[in-house]
Amino acid sequence: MEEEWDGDVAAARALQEALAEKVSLRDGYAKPLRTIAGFDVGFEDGGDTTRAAAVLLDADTLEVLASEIARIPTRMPYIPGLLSFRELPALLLALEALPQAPDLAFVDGHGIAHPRGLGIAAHFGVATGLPSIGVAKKILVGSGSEPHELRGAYTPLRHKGAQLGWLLRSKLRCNPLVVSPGHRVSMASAADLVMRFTGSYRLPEPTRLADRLASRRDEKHAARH
DNA sequence: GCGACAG
DNA sequence: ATCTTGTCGC
Repeated sequence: MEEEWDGDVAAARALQEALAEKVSLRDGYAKPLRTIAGFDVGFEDGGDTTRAAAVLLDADTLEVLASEIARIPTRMPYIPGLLSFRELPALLLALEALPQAPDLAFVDGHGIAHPRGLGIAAHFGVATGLPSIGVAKKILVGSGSEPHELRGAYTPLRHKGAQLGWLLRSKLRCNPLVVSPGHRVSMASAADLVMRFTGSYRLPEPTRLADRLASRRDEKHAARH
């Protein structure tokens, strides 16, 4: 029988507040960047199995250096604001499966653009010590004006008077991404770093590739051999 | 009290 | 997130 999570929401929130204090919003990643990696999570068996994907890329050529998938039984349900407790364990296993840690991690979900400043990308960064950035498709908290239509345009995401991230138009005619610093990445650098690794798709390459591995859909095609 | 609410 | 085909628009 699996160890169920205790259901203590208050305790989980308190832990987030404590961990949020360890987040660094100063650029602390290697320059120049040698490798980067994308992380995402998906579910199988109707949600019983949590599946995490990690894709390591060469920061200069975007060549895929390694792709790993880690599976573990799901321990807790999705609760807005507590996503990292549900998905981080699998993500850490996927990271360990990589031949080497990346200089910078792109995580699907929010960085500090979270009610208590600790979205999954920030939690991942503090837990591993690795520089990280959150790349989400929807806002969790805060608001901002619609960025200009042009690709690469961005506007600040604000909440309670502070800036938590950016609304980034990574692709023409597509809804903006919500980008926020995770750990060891500054607010000023976050959007630029995401655009630097974005090709012709809405999602930056690291996250886009991890997304495809984490979601089930592509093996429906890959299985054909 | 009534919504909103990453994945 | 996941269950799922075709379809409208650029």
